[in-house]
Amino acid sequence: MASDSKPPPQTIRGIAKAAGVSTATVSRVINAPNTVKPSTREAVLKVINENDYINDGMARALAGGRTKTIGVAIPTITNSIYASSTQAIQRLCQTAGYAVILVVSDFDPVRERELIRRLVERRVDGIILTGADHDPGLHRVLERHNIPYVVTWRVEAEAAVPCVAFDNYAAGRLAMDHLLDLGHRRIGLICGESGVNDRALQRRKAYCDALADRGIAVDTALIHERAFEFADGYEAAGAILSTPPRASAIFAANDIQAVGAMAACRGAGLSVPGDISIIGFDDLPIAQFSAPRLTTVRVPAADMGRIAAERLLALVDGKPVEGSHILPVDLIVRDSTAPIPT
Amino acid sequence: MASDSKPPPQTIRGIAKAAGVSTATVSRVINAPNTVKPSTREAVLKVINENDYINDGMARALAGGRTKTIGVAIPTITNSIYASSTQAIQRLCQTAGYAVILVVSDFDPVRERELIRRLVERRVDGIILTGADHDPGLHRVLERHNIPYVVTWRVEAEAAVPCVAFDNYAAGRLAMDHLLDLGHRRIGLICGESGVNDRALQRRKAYCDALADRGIAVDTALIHERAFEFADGYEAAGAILSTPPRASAIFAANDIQAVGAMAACRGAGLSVPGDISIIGFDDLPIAQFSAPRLTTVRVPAADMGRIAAERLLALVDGKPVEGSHILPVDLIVRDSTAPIPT
DNA sequence: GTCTTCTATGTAACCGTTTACAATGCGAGG
DNA sequence: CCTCGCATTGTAAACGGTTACATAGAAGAC
Repeated sequence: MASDSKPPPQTIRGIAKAAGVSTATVSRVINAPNTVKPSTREAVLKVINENDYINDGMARALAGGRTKTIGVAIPTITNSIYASSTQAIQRLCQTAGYAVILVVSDFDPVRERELIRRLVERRVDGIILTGADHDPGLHRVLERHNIPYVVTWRVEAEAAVPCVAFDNYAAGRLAMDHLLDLGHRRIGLICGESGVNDRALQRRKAYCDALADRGIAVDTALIHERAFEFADGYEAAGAILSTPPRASAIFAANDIQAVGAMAACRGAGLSVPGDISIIGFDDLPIAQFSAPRLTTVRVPAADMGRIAAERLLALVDGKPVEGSHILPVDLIVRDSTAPIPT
Repeated sequence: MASDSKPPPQTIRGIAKAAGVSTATVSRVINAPNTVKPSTREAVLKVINENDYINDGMARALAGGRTKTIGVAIPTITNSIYASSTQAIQRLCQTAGYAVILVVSDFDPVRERELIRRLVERRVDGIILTGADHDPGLHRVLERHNIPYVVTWRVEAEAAVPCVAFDNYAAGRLAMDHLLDLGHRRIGLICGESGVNDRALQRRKAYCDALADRGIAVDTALIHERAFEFADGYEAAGAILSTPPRASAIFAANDIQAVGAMAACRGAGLSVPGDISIIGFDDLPIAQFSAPRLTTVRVPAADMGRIAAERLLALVDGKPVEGSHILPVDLIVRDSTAPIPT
């Protein structure tokens, strides 16, 4: 119906022209509606809605300095423990109007470094890191670009960087002491690659120290480092079972591996916990529904994500945030552990 | 050591000045290195590295038109089936140099609509949608802003929009026919909210039709719509077991619910599959490691994610992409189903 | 030596916003 | 009637890149 030669483009200028006002006024309608006269505001909004106009975030970020985006780096999404901490971060940021860019490093520090570089390129307002970043240049880059960040899943050596974590070592001790208190002496360990994953390393250390404290020698033939899938736990347990003298308990530093290990024991004709005790780590939902229900150490993944996000957003707003925040872990005793059979 | 009054800022102009070239040359060093003389290139790169300069993606997006970012909308991350399709998308996009912005709708179409709006605001180059979007305005907005998108987990009614999915209805029939072929006649159903989740709706329909085809009346007391957690499956199975005459089989339209249901049966003193058969849906990793191993329908989640990402990136590159892509599903028979006890 | 072509680089307009500052109009106080 | 202050709106300069076009040499063809 309009006989204008050029349809209004999806830009603030187009909207301004169509509404008969200046670009500044349109911008104000969007960002500070109460500073413009109601009648003008309505007119502008009408044009905006008719055209499904949506403000260009790139241009806004360029001009305004803030992207309202935060970056989250995790090793993997498929492990449900990371999924739940990520979901918590996501939820909080999303509610606060921030978008979340997720990068997945697959436990590869080199790749992580490159991905973080891309986050900087995208001028995220802040970053949440998971675990240790082995690349030394990372902190420098982040600092140079003035990007605040918080580290989760591990407390950083330098007190300056804010962390939200729990004590992996203490948690590992909790699990081991439970088994030792039940009388177990020959205990297998299944955990992640301690060379590439500092959480795995801490737990392995807890395993060794707990044994040492009771005067038990560590038998490395009972230690198996694997990826975090059921199949890996299954296979590792098989290896432990076939190493005589047969262990009476297994500490799986991850519930997934623990459930895989239970399946292996079942497959070998062993009863859990009658013949062999198994303890996990994480307290994933599956722990309550496995057969038998899994004894494990509860890790506050969602809390960790939420708190990390809260702290990061505070940092982004320029509020100071004190050092590290350590969350408690709990031993959850269920049905997969029992006193050593006599 | 330099006595210049102003340190070079983290901008292309700063780098240009420090390297004694023009901004165009710096830009070329970054985007088309082979068009600049090697000696000049080295000099510029040196300055870039010394300063940890990272190109501003916002400015680049503004000037260049592409953000190299794609948006992914999913209902939840914590359900491992979405996690794995998301991971596949993530991996492919990341490799192709695209960042992924993840938005989580929690099965709420209104929220989803708002979140998609934000993706448009961020000028993502493309969007991957999950399942049905109930908001009618969505397609219009996306089209108006010229943002290509593909729909996963469901084939869209309009042939024009590219989809990557499998046939939920057929998959549901597959599961039901398996139970019916084993002789089961009184079968419970546990599924998601069919009102808000069209995948759940399709599976429920398959359940009803399969029964009808064999002349069995549907007893709505055996149908339970719940959320996708173990606990929900557990509780729903409890309800089914206490509805006489007792069902001899349960179709859980989700492996998580199925495992929860198995726990409930075990708790009620019933043997699976001796007393009652249970079939799941999805073929999550847990299905192979539950006790007993779960019979289920394998859903090609990772493939779906990968293919959806491939198609989207093709669209983004302006290549045409034909209509819907339907992936096959398989019945995976394990140990949780057996002929009806005589 | 002149004309052409090619390579390497510089100049400056433009991308779509925000925002400091200026300008306008109007009512009130004196 | 003049001056001031306030509410409302407009003007134009950033923000940090990309890129079409112009320019300057150098090399090659004649």
